[in-house]
Amino acid sequence: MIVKNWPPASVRAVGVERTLKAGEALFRLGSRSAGPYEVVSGKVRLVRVDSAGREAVLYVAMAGDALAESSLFSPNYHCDAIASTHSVVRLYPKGALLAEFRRNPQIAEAFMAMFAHQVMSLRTRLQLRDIRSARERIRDYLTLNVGADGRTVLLSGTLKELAAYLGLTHEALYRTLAEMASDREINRSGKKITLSTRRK
Amino acid sequence: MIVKNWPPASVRAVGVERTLKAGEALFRLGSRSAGPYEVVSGKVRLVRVDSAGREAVLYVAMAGDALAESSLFSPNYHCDAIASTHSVVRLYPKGALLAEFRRNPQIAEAFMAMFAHQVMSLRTRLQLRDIRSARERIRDYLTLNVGADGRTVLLSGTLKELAAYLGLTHEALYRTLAEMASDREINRSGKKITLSTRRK
DNA sequence: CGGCGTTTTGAGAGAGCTCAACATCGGTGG
DNA sequence: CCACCGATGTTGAGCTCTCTCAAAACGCCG
Repeated sequence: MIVKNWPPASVRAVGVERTLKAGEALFRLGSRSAGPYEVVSGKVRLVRVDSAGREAVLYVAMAGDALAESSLFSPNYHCDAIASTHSVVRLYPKGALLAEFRRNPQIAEAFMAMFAHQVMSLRTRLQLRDIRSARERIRDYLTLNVGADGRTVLLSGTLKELAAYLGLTHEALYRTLAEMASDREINRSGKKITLSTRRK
Repeated sequence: MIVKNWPPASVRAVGVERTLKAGEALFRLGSRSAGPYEVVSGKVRLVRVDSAGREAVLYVAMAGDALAESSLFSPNYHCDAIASTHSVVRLYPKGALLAEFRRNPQIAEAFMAMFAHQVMSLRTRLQLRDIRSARERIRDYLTLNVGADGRTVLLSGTLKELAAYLGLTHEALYRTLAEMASDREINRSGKKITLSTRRK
């Protein structure tokens, strides 16, 4: 979801698919790392378990997401990966990837660019979460995502998805959008939101 | 703060320092990108401004943080960078960096590894923010940061810093830690927190 | 037409935020 | 050596805002 076209075509070929039943482990903490994966379908969670048996979630990878990218540079995995539902994953063997990088610096650069973009977008998202007020948070999100005209935002997914992205309940999002509209701060028409140019 | 030893020694040499007064812009949206920066001292914020003049913060870089990493792969900057206080920054010209990558694939790999780790740690942090309850959030943080023995966490900074990292007010953090201690869920002694092995 | 997921609005409760006071600790200078 | 100072750490009380639970309207697809 974060980044599309993850593997360039030239490396996609080396991918190896594997099927997981719900609850099945893809790898465990400490096991030798084969390389990063891509979730083709289903849902895989990365977790760490403490000595009291409590499970803390690091990340939930959905269809299209990459997972364990940094296993490229590490001899073993540093957490457990467990399929939450019946899932299909694709392994990109790290040897093949690294060899490809050395052979073709362009590919390496493209990968680095992808990581750099992910870092930026994650930092931006985190910054958003530091804003307590729902209204401010939504306002900032809109400002950050305006199109070329500087005041129109085109929503890509559903509002529920946006709510999850923003870290709000969907109810809070609906309500706040409604308020902002009735205050003339924004204008809604379908999947398009336009910010009012008049300042507060 | 996120990652130390950012530039490998061999590229640190090419850095160029610059001083900024409070409020001074380092670069503007659309201006030609020279390369990524490191904040040596002070505080620089990356912001985007909408047509109504509202400023939304993408990221706040403190001393030691890198900023505009992805300018390496982009012809121009995609936001404004403004010094919040009197600051010193160091520019790493992108031409020099990219050349170094091609000359020395090891350096390129090290950079990629650093990005990959940042992505992981940011995703983990974001996942933490999805947990509403302060107590659960703290519990997860502790579980994710236990030392080799699987049940002891050594706090690196102040509790206030931890509160900011977790997205809680420091009061909420103090109180919840106190509660957890009185419930015998954790044990505190100075900068060390030990999780109780007994499960809930 | 019938079902399922999204969107929307209502009402209530609780968790964390805010404001405030005080304790504690480390450093600094007289 | 002690008084002072600032920052961190701690606890109290009240309040707001968002979450939670609920129900209904809407839109889409078979």
